[in-house]
Amino acid sequence: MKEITSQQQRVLDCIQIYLKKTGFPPTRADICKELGFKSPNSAETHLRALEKKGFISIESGASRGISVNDQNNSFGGDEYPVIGLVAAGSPTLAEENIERTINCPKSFFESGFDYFLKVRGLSMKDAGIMEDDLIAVKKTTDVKNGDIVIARLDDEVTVKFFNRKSSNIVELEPANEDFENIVINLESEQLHIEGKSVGLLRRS
Amino acid sequence: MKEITSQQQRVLDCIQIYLKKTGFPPTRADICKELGFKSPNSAETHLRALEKKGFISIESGASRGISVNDQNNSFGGDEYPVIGLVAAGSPTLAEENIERTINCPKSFFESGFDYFLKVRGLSMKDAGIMEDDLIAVKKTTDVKNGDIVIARLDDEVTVKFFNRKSSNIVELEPANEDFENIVINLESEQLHIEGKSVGLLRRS
DNA sequence: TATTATACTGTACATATATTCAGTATTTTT
DNA sequence: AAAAATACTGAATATATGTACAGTATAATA
Repeated sequence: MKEITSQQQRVLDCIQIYLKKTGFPPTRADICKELGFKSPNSAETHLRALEKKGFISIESGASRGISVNDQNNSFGGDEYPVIGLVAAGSPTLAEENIERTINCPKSFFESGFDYFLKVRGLSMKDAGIMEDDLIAVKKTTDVKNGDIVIARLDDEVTVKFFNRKSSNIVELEPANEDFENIVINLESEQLHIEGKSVGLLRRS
Repeated sequence: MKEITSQQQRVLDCIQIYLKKTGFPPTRADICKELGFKSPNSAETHLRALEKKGFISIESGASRGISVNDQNNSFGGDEYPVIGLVAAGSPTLAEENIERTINCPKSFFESGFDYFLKVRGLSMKDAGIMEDDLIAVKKTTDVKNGDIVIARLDDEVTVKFFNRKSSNIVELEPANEDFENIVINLESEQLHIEGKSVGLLRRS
């Protein structure tokens, strides 16, 4: 993504504000009116520059055929799947069972995320994660000690604090006195990190 | 809002899907193409019916000038304020200090909500409410026993479980052993219910 | 029973709109 | 120093698009 000029930023802002106000994109003339340009070609050239730099897309020939590209679009959202999790049992992420989807802005959780995981059980209650909460999960294997990770051990999916003790030993720590740490020797057992928690959503 | 017919629902769905896919509303011809109509007037009459029933708005003369009215728009969002709360101290909702805003779909929390409240302290930790969590607050005085309420006592704002003991006695109960119940005699003390929690958002 | 709403096809047309071409001027990059 | 990008005005035009008019038919309502 190339650098945006201040005038191009004004045009981009104008498009987003117009979209939010009316529900549909502006015409070249609308942009001129908003920003004080006297020729529709002023808007046109700015639009083409914004398109070239990747900030917007323009559908050729279509009136008002402007769309703001996702990464620049603080408005608008996407459908994210909600995946169920049973604390101890068969369902794994492999047989991803999408209960439903939730419409949510892309940038809702800081580093982006891939899906919601519905929590079963209270093993993380002292971390403020309760039954039926939805954890925003980012798919990654890049996890640090202290991260809340979604891990798969055999066919069981679990949410725990991640703690690497040594190159071969990983501990998965619950946030509840009633549960025990899970110690995994990577030489003898398989541990698959599905991702990590980047947020939480509760609807009561 | 009058009843919608199945064909009109198809047209409304078509508009929303088109909007999501392209970022701008469809033309009459686009709707015809999607739904198999052979005359643009088929789309036109459906649009006018949807407008009359309040599901959409149409900007006269403007191409693609269709906007889906908010209450029917599961997509799109709004800016909601985030208000800071100090567990014990001066800031009240009266001097509403908006830290920032969050863009979030209107229907994100079931019964609708008015603002986010940033939590200070751990008095509700056993209810899964941690420091810096954002509580989705719906402004209402209609609260039941067991609801998590945002209450104002003198100049202090607090988040607690609501429990009406008798017509004059209300208890505000924390979810943390280290905190004590707050017993309020409505005859001698003033209790103002700002609203209740309808959800929670955590970004980590 | 008459009227209104729904649900279409098909044609026509004024205008809303994208887009091209011709200029001018300043700034930035090569 | 030349070329390219930025930042405009102004006019012209093909076409994309809303919208009105003329029909046909069925179901719901008064």
